[in-house]
Amino acid sequence: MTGGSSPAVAVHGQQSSSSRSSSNISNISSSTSSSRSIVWFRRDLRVEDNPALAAGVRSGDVVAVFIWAPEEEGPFYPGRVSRWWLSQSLHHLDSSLRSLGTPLITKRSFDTASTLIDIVHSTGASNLFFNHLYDPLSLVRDHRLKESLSAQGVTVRSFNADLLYEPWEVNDENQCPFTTFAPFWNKCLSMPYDPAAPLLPPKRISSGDVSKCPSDTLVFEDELEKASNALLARAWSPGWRNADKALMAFVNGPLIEYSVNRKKADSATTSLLSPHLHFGEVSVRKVFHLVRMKQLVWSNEGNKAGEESVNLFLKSIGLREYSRYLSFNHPCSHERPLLTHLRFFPWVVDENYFKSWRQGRTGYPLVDAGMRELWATGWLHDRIRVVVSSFFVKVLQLPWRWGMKYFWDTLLDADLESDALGWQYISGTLPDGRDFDRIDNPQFEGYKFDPNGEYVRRWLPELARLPTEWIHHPWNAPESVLQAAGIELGSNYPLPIVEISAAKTRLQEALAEMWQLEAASRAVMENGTEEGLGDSSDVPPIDFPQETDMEIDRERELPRINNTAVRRHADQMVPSMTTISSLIRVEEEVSVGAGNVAEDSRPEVPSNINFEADTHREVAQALPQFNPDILRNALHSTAESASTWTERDGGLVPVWSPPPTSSRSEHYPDDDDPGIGNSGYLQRHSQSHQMLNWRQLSPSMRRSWEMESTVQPNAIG
DNA sequence: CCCAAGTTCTG
DNA sequence: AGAACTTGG
Repeated sequence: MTGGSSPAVAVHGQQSSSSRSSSNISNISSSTSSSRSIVWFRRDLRVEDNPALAAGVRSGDVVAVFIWAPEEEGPFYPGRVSRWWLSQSLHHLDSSLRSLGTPLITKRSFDTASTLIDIVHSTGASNLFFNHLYDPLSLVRDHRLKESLSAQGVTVRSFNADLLYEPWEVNDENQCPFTTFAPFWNKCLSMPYDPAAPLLPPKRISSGDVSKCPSDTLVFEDELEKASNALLARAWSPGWRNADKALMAFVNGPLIEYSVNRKKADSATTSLLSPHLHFGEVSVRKVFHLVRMKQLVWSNEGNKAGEESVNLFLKSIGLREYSRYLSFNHPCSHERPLLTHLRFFPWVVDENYFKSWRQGRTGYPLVDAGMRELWATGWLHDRIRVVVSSFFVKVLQLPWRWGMKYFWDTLLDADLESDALGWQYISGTLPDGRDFDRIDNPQFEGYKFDPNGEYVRRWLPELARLPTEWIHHPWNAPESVLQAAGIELGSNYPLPIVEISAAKTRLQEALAEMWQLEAASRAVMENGTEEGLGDSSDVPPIDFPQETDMEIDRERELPRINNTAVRRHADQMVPSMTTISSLIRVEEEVSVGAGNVAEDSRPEVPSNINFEADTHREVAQALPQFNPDILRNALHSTAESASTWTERDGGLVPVWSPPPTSSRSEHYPDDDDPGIGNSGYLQRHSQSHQMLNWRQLSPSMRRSWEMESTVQPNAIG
């Protein structure tokens, strides 16, 4: 790869006109008129407004490819429902592509890069086109891929298909990335140029020669999962045409009422577009332009509510944009609090709490109803997501990454960037997140979002006969009322596992402890003692910032790559975090209790609901293995009951192991067993996906990390 | 016109 | 929880 064409070009202070051309295809017309291109589909499963596909069609013959290499996702192996969606969507895409002239070639792989190279060779292609992704893994993988394929003489181009604006296009007046949402979104809405107009689907695709490049049959579900998945098809229709229908239905229907309806937990007044958007079945730019046109119309009609509805809906699109923006600028945001002092928060490490939450047996009806709905359907209204996750973090004080992982495994629209943003927001680990010491009371939220208790009754049949007056706080109901409703608290419906008032006290204590640890760590930092402090030395010391300072990611300290070069086409920009942060993960939390999950993860799904009880297998596969012994060893409080374990998360050693073949694994994840399912990936990427404890690092490594993570750029904020 | 109480919103 | 905003006396 020659110096001049580095694909990773930092563009800062560099402008709109060139950025703009990057997101449409006008700059590609100079490509030779009949070369053969691989169009690599990922989470852009559509033929409409797909810049990579359009580029391929323009430059000649097209080989359309999808590669299934889930092991590369490490702990974020897609959950069952998410895999179901993907399989449906791929079928849909394949038939669309076929009708245009070429099939979708599907490949099973354990190494995307080498599979792509094989495909290039077997098809004689000279170009590779794909659309950008912004999760940490893809940023690094795609960057490397670009380098290695370019070195082999393949022309690699990548495009923006997922965002209104690329992350590097949206900066504040000092050309620095925003650190809060509101100004970010205002800027997006007032950019000097509009998001690119959507491209039409190609009329016809000239197929490359795929005779030497047969498809693999991809398996996304096993027999047991099939039964559960069959029910999903009743409620959802994956695929880009269906996505388009859903969009139209929403825009011409519920959108206008969005601002008034959004409060109700129950109503189907949301767009239901998120899974479609996650897989790129519909283009956000199309959504944006369409919705904006509606707004113009309503605005002219003086329909204030309609106008406001569009603003609110667009804001949720904006949050999705922001999640990518955040992930791009802070590639660790899916696993580390962005507000550094929160790393010292003493999370409650209690698997029983976690289990009660998963099963919808916390004793708070709104929370429990939400968790049962999530399990049964893979779906939750955004409001309820906030309720259950806020309960998780603030009342149970479990580490948010556990909750995020569970969402990842169970949500139909599981999306790493969006979910990381959501959990960080709820956890108060963002500069503009909720106040950390704010505890929402599920009882009051219940009457707010579900005033008549219908939602609760639907998902908690055991409470169905309880009058509305008590539906959100059965623990206060008179015995006679409970009896009449057939409820025996503590037996067929639990008492609250944690009282709100107790949670408040505990939260205050935990916060005090957090500040103490933080201060101690700072002191250690200052006098250079390394080992004095036990656990708190596990967390990178920080130069204590103002409340709103974000974590300083490594890329800010490292020299920018090639600041001066002009970015060509739409080269994928890669934050320069690849070296250190992917080598080392300072882990705050242990992995979720998969052994536990595997054994007994199934909440009792209400029997009047038409969803079959699920099997635990997919959860077991999706979750990283966590051996409780490791946890116990790491904690000193063995004598106490599980529910009183609290320990700074940094003191625990998180280790991910390959998915088990059996549902139960006694196997210590950090020994050298290469394991089964994940072995390919873990072996090849041992540095980037081995989870290391801070203590395990060599002192010199540690020092360099500490130095880097404490440098304060003044540019932020 | 003011004040208090109530309501809504917060990414 | 707290600010900002609305409502009604």
